[in-house]
Amino acid sequence: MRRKAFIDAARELFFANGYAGTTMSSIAGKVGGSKTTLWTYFPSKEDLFAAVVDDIVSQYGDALAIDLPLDKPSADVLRDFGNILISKLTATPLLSLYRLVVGEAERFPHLAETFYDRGPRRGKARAAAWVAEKMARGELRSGDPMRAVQQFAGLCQAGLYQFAVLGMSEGRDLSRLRDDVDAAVDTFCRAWQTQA
Amino acid sequence: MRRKAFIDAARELFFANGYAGTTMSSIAGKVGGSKTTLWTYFPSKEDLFAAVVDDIVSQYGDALAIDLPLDKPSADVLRDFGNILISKLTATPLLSLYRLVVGEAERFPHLAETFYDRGPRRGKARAAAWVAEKMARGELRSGDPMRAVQQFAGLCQAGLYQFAVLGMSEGRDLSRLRDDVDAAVDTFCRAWQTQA
DNA sequence: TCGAAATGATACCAACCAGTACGGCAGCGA
DNA sequence: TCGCTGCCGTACTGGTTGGTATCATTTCGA
Repeated sequence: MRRKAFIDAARELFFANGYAGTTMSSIAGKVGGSKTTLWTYFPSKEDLFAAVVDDIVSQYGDALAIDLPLDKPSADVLRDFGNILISKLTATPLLSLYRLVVGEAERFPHLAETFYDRGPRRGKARAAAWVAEKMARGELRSGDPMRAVQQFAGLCQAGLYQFAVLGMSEGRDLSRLRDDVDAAVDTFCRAWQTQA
Repeated sequence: MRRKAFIDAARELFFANGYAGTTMSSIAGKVGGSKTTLWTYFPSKEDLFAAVVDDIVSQYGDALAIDLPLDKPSADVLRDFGNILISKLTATPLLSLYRLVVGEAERFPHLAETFYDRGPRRGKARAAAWVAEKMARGELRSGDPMRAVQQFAGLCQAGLYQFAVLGMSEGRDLSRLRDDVDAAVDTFCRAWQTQA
């Protein structure tokens, strides 16, 4: 599939050089294809950019579809969920995509929305359903499930992840990222778990 | 001061068009100055970019130096702090700067570091000192003060602020942002405050 | 008033940009 | 063998880029 090859090359170049810093010729050159073919698939640079974001989002959008068992203790499920969350979020494809989308949010607001809709929003909706059930069972204090999920995600991303977003090397220390998650689980449970 | 005028114009254009999307000619044109003069102040585009980031950071770096009174109740201080924090963070200059720095983090890692050093790191250090004192007084459960501060900041930024970063209009609703802060204070106090 | 320093206007450079035009080459079904 | 489709290579356009060179003008202290 020629189209996919162009998207792959464009993804890597957009990640490395940003939108405005990437040239169509370099994309065509990277895949060994010709510019003519590139333009038959994507009528403009913007369309290619949208296709790249779409491709990653549809590829990784379900990556966070971790199953959330209702019968296991909340703390254990949250810890697993948090660890998978931040390990995916600090990995290259999603982190670079996030940087790209944030950096171009002002010029491509539409892409930022589809990014959020098909990524974070879906994941949070799934987690919120789990939280709602845990609330109904009385294991978690009742409240707004979505707010609880956002807070848990915020707690997980409050520490080293911020360094990762800014490209600092400290943000890549996986064991310390796990510490952040442990602390997030601890704080979340103190605030939301009903006393036994 | 001619130099400052160039920096101001460059800031607005970088915010609107990104680094690669902004031309030196447009900057010189915006201030009504000539390219020759521009190059006498900044030997290259990268230097201008660094000067812009430096200017904003030194201008707003102390904007979050809110005083944190030790004698008032923790919840009240945290609420005030949180509200000022997110109101500054969602305002145009700092939000646009954040987007710019994140977007260019891969190509200008040095700028991301100075941004963090002179901005978030200093603010968090001040807040951590306040938390440490509150812990020493027994009002907050003892633990890592820096982690507590990061968690509080994470909680404040866990809700609508994420929308603001992505440029979505929902993220600019100030009253709902205050709700996020209230919820953050509530959760934080449940997890960190010692029982009365 | 004088003269140096700072600034401005403009033309220019080589390189590069997104996007187009056009001709040719390989495969492939009929 | 024919014609079609998909792809490639390259040269081109009109425009822009960061950066330089040249010269005129303004500013301002002495």
